[in-house]
Amino acid sequence: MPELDAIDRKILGYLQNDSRLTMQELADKVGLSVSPCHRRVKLLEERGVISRYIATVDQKALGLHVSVFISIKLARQKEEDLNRFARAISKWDEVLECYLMTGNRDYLLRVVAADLASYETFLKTKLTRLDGIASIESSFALSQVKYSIALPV
Amino acid sequence: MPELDAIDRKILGYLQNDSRLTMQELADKVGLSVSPCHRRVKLLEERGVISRYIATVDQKALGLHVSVFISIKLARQKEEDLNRFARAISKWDEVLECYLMTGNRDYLLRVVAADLASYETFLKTKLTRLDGIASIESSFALSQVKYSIALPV
DNA sequence: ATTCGATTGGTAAAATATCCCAATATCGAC
DNA sequence: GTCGATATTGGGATATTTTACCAATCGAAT
Repeated sequence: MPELDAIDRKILGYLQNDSRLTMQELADKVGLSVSPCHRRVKLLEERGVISRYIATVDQKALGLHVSVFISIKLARQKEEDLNRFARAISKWDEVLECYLMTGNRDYLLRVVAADLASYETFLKTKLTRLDGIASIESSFALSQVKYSIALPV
Repeated sequence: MPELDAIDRKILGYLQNDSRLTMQELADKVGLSVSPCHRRVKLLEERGVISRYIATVDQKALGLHVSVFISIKLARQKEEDLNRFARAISKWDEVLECYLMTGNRDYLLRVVAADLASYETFLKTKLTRLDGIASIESSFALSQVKYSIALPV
């Protein structure tokens, strides 16, 4: 796995903020001509450094006014239990993020919903129906102060 | 603000997962021809429903092995204090997400770093130097079970 | 200096986005 | 139902952009 040089990191920095830049614009920004810039981008894609290209959608425009962080403890923490939980979580579109945590909770989830009623539906029909959950604690977000997908390069 | 119909939502669903689909491919998937599909996409962009197009980068490939959730309480919660905190946070690339929360903490942050040492540097040179912070509590993520940018449509 | 390997830059062809206009569908009023 | 007005669709021409090829350049080791 070859290292990322300064130009690669510049490319990643720009594409993380706007993937619709043309190769010409990107090349200008990083100080290359189109050809080598293009090859570098393709290489970054092939190596999996760039994993995908996506559109980001405004949460409010979709009417998703509720963001919730959920702390979860499992009854048991054997690998099999963790895997079963991970598989279930992964299927649900409402769950945007899930982390296995250190400390006194096992998982931290970020979930979005249209309103409190639909969040309650998510809890009742999905999350609380999972086996092996010892406790669930919801914390609500009043507002999103910052949300970025761009990793520091 | 016109409502999003079923086709709009389909478009958003596909573009949230792969914005490199050609108009032809996208049009086929949603059951339109290229022209109306293209116009709908442009409209979604103009209305701000689609906010941006970005490349997602592999966190491991960048050597960012540490993900931390930080709970923060401020000494005071006047609007001015909140704004000052928000402004500071927004400048720092290490902070990917920040939410104003209900309950007994004020903010929840998600921060990434290369390793524990650089996380410590972030804490010492940035976060703890802010005025008006009453308490900071870090929880570390052992692994990312799910991470999605795609909102449910 | 010279050679080898890797990276670069220009160019041309292919793929794609974008715009215009006619045709079609949708909705409300009668 | 029928008509008319409005919004939406589809096809085709044009402009942009991506992509592949090849010669030129750069860098390092000898």
